[in-house]
Amino acid sequence: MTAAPALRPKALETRARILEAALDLFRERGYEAATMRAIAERAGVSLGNAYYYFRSKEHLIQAFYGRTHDEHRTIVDARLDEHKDLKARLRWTMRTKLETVEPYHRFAGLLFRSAADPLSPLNPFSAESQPVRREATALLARVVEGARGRVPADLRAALPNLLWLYEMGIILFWIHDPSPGRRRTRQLMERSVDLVVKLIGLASLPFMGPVRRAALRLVAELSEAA
Amino acid sequence: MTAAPALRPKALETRARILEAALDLFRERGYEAATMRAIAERAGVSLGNAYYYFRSKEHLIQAFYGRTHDEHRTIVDARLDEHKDLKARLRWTMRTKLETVEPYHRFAGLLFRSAADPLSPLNPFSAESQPVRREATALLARVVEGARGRVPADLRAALPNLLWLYEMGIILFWIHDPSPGRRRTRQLMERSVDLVVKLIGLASLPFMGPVRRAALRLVAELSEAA
DNA sequence: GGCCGTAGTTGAACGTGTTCAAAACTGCCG
DNA sequence: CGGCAGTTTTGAACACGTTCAACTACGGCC
Repeated sequence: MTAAPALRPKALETRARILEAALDLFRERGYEAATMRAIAERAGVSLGNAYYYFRSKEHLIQAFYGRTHDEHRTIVDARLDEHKDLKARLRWTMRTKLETVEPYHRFAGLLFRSAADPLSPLNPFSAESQPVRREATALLARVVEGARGRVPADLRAALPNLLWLYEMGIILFWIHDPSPGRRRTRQLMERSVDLVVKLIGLASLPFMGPVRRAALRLVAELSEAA
Repeated sequence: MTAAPALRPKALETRARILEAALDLFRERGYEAATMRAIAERAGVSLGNAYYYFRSKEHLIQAFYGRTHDEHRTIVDARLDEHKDLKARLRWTMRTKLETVEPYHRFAGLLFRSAADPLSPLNPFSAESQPVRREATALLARVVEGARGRVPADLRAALPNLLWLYEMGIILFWIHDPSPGRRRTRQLMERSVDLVVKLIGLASLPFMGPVRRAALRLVAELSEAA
């Protein structure tokens, strides 16, 4: 992922030290203030060395994506099956997601600054993001699979990707949210989970077939293009 | 808009020269290659002087937003009322939008790089973007107003904002679209306009009242927060 | 006309992300 | 042990966006 052709143990440790220093500084000072020079210094390493392990500052952040996702997955899986219907499962997933990323809110705004840049590795649709994206949709697939209630097969198949987009949307709001403790985001999340589940119910009605298929075809094209 | 307390004629001309040079360079070389130094040089002006008129490179781009919007509005208005139903009006609007921005595709990717950055003036939700955003939704309001067919009042009122979000989505896709002449975007646009109008029809059905209101309330909160 | 304050303009300087040629280190083969 | 090919590390250098103290040119007032 980071062009790593079998690093020696010592190199691995250096790499880890740099990543750790970066995450610390991101958390403490935000994205801009965490300069590559500061990161290198805290890691006890030269500037150029940081670039030996991470092609750019943004690649360093790619590692952050992976880190928080892993953390999230662990927490979700631990108690996912205590929740039976889709609404409860989705709510549990989204709630823990917000808790997982919360410590990084200060720097997340600038972290995600490149989210819309097609050339940036940070773009959620970019090749570099693919592994994390795959895992995230896999998690959402599990959320859907285990839920009771019947959903048409075509919609069910597309749901992980759709829910991932929904998750991205919530995160986008979270980034912008200036309210204390991100109260508004949590509120928005609770209500929108409700609505999303309601819409899934609606789209599952028999006479919705044609519109649903048209919508799904469009979505399929979209994700194929990315 | 650009903190301009009554510029003298000569100053106005300098400002215009800088903006013109910037737009030229953006078109010719893309965003990154159009350095502030190059812009200043082409405008026959010192580097510092460019910053006297535009607080930052991104503010320079804000002017681009305004420029293309004005152009778009003129084209749309010229023939908007030849189209009677909502689908035709919306399609006409979106089609001309894509044509208007097409010359800038090369640099648009990096132009919109900060679209997701809450602190950037380029963020469509930012205070700096408000004037353009207002005008854009006003245009979409005209698109909706003049259309025949009945749409519930609550939905009708929210439609300009919703359609603006839809437009942003299409633009986002356009930015990423590597297909020749942005063929895929045009295709996506045609189909999604269809779907959007269908969905508006669906949401207008009597028994959709509760869900529609829940959805609109959510959207209202969203835009209030921004 | 001469002066003064403001509008307009300059370019050197700063800190940033990033690159690169060269140095230092490491493990291995003779 | 001696050298050699890799891997790892270094820090100077580059171009960029941005800032700022200093300079110049203009327009109104006495």
